[in-house]
Amino acid sequence: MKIDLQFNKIIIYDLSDFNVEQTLNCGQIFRYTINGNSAVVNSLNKQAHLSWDDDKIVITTKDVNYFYNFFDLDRDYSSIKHQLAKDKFLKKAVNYGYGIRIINNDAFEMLISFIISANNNIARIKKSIEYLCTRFGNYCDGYYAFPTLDALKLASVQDFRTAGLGYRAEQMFDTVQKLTYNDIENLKNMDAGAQFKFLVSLKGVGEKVANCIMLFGLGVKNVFPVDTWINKVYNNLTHTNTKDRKKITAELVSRYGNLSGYAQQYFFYYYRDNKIK
DNA sequence: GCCCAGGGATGCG
DNA sequence: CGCATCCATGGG
Repeated sequence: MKIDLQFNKIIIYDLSDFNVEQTLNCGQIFRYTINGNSAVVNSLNKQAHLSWDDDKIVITTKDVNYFYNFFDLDRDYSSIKHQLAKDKFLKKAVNYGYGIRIINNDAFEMLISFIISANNNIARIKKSIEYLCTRFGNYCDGYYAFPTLDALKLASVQDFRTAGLGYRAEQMFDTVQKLTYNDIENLKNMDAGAQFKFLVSLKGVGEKVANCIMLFGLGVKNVFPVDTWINKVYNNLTHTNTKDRKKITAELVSRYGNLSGYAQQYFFYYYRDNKIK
């Protein structure tokens, strides 16, 4: 990928492996807005402005290094896509979502965000997170940062209900109260098995949510989060009718190995975007 | 009014 | 273990 790095800009000239709308709309990130051919993306206390046309993407930000890693710009997606396109379930999906990149987001932000995501829809998830940011996040020159753990520890169950978390409010309160900064740092140095075990010990975190946190917040790629949509599509593709997500997850991870996380995103984006059940 | 949303916790056998 | 049921809430 041809990339030009400047002090406050990243310019990408080869768009065959990067489409901003696909990357933002594939369900891996909740703090962004798209407006025509431009977008604003937030992560922690950082922000990037993106704009694009037919032959380049321009990312403008004070945190060039952070967003270079955030958009996974060092990785060769053409070889990943080449591998996955051999799979009959993914051939069309990879072609359709050719410009998806897996975002490297912050582990704590993903933990909080995906607890909210459980049995919820993306519009509501975005609203709740936005509320938490404006209510508990630091103001940073035109926008609000994602709340720190200390800031969220000041939130009551009622505050989380006001944020629209519904029955997840108690789970969120419990997890936020128990969690420490050390927990989050330790998480980054654990192997995947230990990460999973720790994450599912938190209230509001089950197998699917843990896998999302690992994929989008910890860079673990041999996970395949299975939500209701993937459950449905899986049943149709394999002519089965199971609700056993543990079984589906195990089967798909064994099918796609270390490319599972990528496979899952092409899968999710293609079938959901086209409402193919 | 009904169904669904990037599911998880709980209880029961 | 596996399985069923319940859980807030807003949008379609």
